[in-house]
Amino acid sequence: MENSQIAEIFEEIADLLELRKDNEFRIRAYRNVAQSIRSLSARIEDMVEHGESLSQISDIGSGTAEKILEILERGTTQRLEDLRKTVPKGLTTLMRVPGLGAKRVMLLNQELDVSSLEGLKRACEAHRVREIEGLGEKTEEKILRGIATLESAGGRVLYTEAAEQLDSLSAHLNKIEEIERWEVAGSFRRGQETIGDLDILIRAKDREKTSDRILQYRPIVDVTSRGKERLSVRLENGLQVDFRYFDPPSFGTAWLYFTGSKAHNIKLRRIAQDYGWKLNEYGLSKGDRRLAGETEESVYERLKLSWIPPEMREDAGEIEAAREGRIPQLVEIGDIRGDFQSHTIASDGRNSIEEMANAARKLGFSYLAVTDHSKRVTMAKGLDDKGAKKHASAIRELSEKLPRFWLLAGIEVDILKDGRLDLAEETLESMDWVVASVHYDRAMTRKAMTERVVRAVKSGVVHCLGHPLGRIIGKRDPIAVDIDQVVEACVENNVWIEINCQADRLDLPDNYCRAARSAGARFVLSTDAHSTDGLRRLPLGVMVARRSWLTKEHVLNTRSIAQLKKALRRS
DNA sequence: GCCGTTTTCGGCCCGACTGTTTTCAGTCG
Repeated sequence: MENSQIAEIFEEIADLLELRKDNEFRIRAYRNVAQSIRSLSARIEDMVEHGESLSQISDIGSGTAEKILEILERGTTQRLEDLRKTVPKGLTTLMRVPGLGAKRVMLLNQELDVSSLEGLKRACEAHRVREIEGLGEKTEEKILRGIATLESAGGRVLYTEAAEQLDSLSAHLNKIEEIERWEVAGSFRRGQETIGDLDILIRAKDREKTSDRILQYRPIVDVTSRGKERLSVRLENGLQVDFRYFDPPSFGTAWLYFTGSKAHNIKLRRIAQDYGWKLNEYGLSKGDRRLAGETEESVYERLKLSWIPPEMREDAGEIEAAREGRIPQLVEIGDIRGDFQSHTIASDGRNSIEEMANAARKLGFSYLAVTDHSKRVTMAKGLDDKGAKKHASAIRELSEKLPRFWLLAGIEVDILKDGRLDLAEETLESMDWVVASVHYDRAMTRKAMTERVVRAVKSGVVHCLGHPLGRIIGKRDPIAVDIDQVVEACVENNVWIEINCQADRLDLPDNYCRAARSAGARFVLSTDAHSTDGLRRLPLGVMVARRSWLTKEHVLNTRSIAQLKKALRRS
């Protein structure tokens, strides 16, 4: 069972308790448990298997630890089952409608006997909601909009989609003279793989005028709220954007506060409290006296912490690291010199070797690995031994003509069902760069899949394990594999682990990368480009790397050609 | 229900906005 599934169970318990008007701190404790499990870098099931104690995880006490064991064994916990019996089915779904919390859901259920999205929609359309005391016409409309949002977007969008929206929005913001400064915060700034909404901080001469000008932005379809401090809108693609106004003295604390994560903020607040101070979005203060607030750095410094890069702010040990001066020098896009997976018209790519090489050089790369598919991947016209060798020759021939640039003759070889590789050992040995990936037969037991991948890693001819989990965000679940064992095999056999930069892959994901890093793993960033455009994706991988606490040393793409040749020398 | 350099009890983040109400509850981040 995956951490996210376990987290959902605790989230549901919290929802049910809230509907029952249970103790608010107990409810919060359950939500903290869910959050804590989600941000964990290790798999809970593996931890239990390895005999590690669960109560060492923050927010998880002995009671919760017991429930987790029960969940792993039975797939559920008695606590949840008992609670479900006391609350009408479907009410937890209603709580996900924006604008509805436990109290209103309960009220709607009691007054109108509503317990499904469909039923709630009908009640709104029949104007029965406005008849309830405390609710009105506007609430009814808001609920209908909320249901529509829930049904269409379902919440989060890929990072790249948010980035596109922000690009276009920033052009609009930059034209507004009243705006003196604006910055993006939230999960976008932390580089999360999916984004729930965009948070934008604004310093402006005239807030009213600025809001008016912002609302001229054409893609805005709905204004959720508008006040002196905040303007919330929804764009036509469903993305919510929150604009918040701040003045210079508090801009730093506001940026910190709205960048989050929530868990990181709470911990900072506790530290401030320990000093007898107060930290909120308006500043760090002692009584009426202001201690810091203009910049993020000033706040961290006052709390005796070094500045923490936004990508690390998840309360995953970064605060302790900052206190001890152990914040790593994270890898940056400027450190990256090349790319380790790309495809051409030889298999399923759209451009020739030459076009890919030229595009890579234009982007400033020093090297590019051309790694077309092997024969098993028939729908991509994968290469057999003969084809692969011929392709390698063509790659090398072109490479020799290119000054100060190396085209690595490579292959993305398929890991077959039994863990053997799809091409002859001799063919693979002749390659400069071999990426091995699972594409087919994904439905296997965890044990069999682990053995399969580990066997490939141990083959002695593989340089890199490609997209290790094989997930597509929001579309395809990861393969069932013991990633700890796979990482261990990679470390022992000097196999690099890929961070695939495709926007909906980002695989290996950051939480697993962080654990793999601790286990001694080394990584490569790969665009997995199937066209010249795809080569532009490396920043996405850098984002994942930074969220995984990786430095230049951990990432092979930071090496020069000479260093790379040395690192790849076959023994 | 969790947590502890205020440690086994007594706290637990808190301010903005909306809608509905006439002083505030509910929701959100």
